[in-house]
Amino acid sequence: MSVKRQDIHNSDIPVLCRACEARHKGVCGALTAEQLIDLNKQSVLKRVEPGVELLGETRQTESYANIISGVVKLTKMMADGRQQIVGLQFAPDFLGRPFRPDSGITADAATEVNVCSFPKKMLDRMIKDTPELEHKLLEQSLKELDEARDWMLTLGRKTASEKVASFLYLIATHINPDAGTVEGSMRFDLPLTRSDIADFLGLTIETVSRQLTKLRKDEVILIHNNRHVEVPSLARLAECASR
Amino acid sequence: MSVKRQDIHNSDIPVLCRACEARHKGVCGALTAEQLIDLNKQSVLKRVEPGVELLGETRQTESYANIISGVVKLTKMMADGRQQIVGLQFAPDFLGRPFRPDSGITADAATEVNVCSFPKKMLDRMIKDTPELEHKLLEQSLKELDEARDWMLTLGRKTASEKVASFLYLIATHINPDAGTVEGSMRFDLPLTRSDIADFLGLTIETVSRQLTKLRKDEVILIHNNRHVEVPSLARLAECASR
DNA sequence: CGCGTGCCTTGACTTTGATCAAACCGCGCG
DNA sequence: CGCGCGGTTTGATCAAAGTCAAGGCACGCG
Repeated sequence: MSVKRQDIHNSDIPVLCRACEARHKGVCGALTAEQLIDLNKQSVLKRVEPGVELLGETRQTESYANIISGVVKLTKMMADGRQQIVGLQFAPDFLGRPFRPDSGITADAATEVNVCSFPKKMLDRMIKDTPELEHKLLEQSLKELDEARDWMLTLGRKTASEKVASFLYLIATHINPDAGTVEGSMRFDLPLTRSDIADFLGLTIETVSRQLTKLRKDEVILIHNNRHVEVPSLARLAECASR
Repeated sequence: MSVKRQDIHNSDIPVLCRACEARHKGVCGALTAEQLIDLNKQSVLKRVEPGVELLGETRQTESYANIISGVVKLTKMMADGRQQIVGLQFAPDFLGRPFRPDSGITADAATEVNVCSFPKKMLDRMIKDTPELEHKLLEQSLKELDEARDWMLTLGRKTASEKVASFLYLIATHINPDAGTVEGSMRFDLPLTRSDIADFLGLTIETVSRQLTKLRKDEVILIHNNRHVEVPSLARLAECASR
């Protein structure tokens, strides 16, 4: 089974696209074994360094991708440089915009990211004779729509400290599907810089920093090394996120 | 062809659900003639007064609806009463959430609204043997997703006056698909109260009011009777919306 | 080792928009 | 007609977040 490798910084992780299907419940889950094999032949595994653009203005809109690991940020930008992160995507999310060529959004790697990418045309063709695929895509978009609207409430109506707590809560509940389910303490690495967090929350880096230290002083979180976060009580954090 | 009538304030507009299909390009456009007839039999036409809840906490989540006329606001609310409008819907938008029972959103009529409503189960069944329907739903969700993300940029990164201008621009471009295409002046009635506008923009009514009078003084808009808006130059308004 | 660089924090001050309070305006009604 | 009412405007003051500026800290490199 042939799998091309086009790793951006010449890594060589031996993963088939089938892996996306096997390990996650991504969009490819709807495909038959045969279709998967076809898709695999066209698939390219990429390792992407933080900050590199995956989709959008400059890079190919000619392909879709499944996120295998890492965090991807979807960004919108105004002419004068102001920007807003309009969504975060985690494995096993699907990356790309069906039907429309582009929607003014760029997708960049926030952390190191591994994606399995394949030609847009190929999946578009498969959609036609596999309705189940379209169903998966619909579920994915509805999920993203729910998340976007949740975040609109955060952006429009929460205070700076509620925003920061909401962000931490979002990361805590998305990055480690299993590790944190215990009612006790949970840990994770921040996938975003302060500047990214500010762009996600509609704040400045200074405000983000101040609110983080406030949460630290209130013992809602602990931060080591500027990246590693410990949350003694997720419930406590959730409280801070909405009052 | 039987059509039940269940008009909330006993109006009696004689419209079939087919009308939704004939007059608009809504989700029903994907159905065959036979399916449409079946759907018509189950359809109910409703006229809804401003402020009445169409979907959400208290009313039936057991039905979907197509908007025939009017403006519907999608609202999210926090425990302490703060609320945010996370989307506006116009004819011929589809109203309802496939697959998931509910997502913490309520849909209320902003203006007087006419909808054609039908049982959730019925459409869910039709989805199974009409992939084209699912395709329409996917397109609708992607459109809503694009709009939600556009609005996130507005909420997170624009100033109060840019927000108000963005709102007026959005209404101007959505409410009158034809009337305003001339490069000259265009008019419309505000479908939202100041309080709604504030909830849509993440502001207070006072700030909305002040920014509206500012836009009036700058001759970007004219307002008569507190509702009727005149925009001499849409391009000028668009400028105000992003700087 | 010392230095430069990038990222983060902290402090002093300013600005934007929120809050509080009063007045206004159109409208329906006794 | 006067009155009350909801929605809106306007003004005075306040607070939250932004801006500007300095300093800290970790890390890599000569």
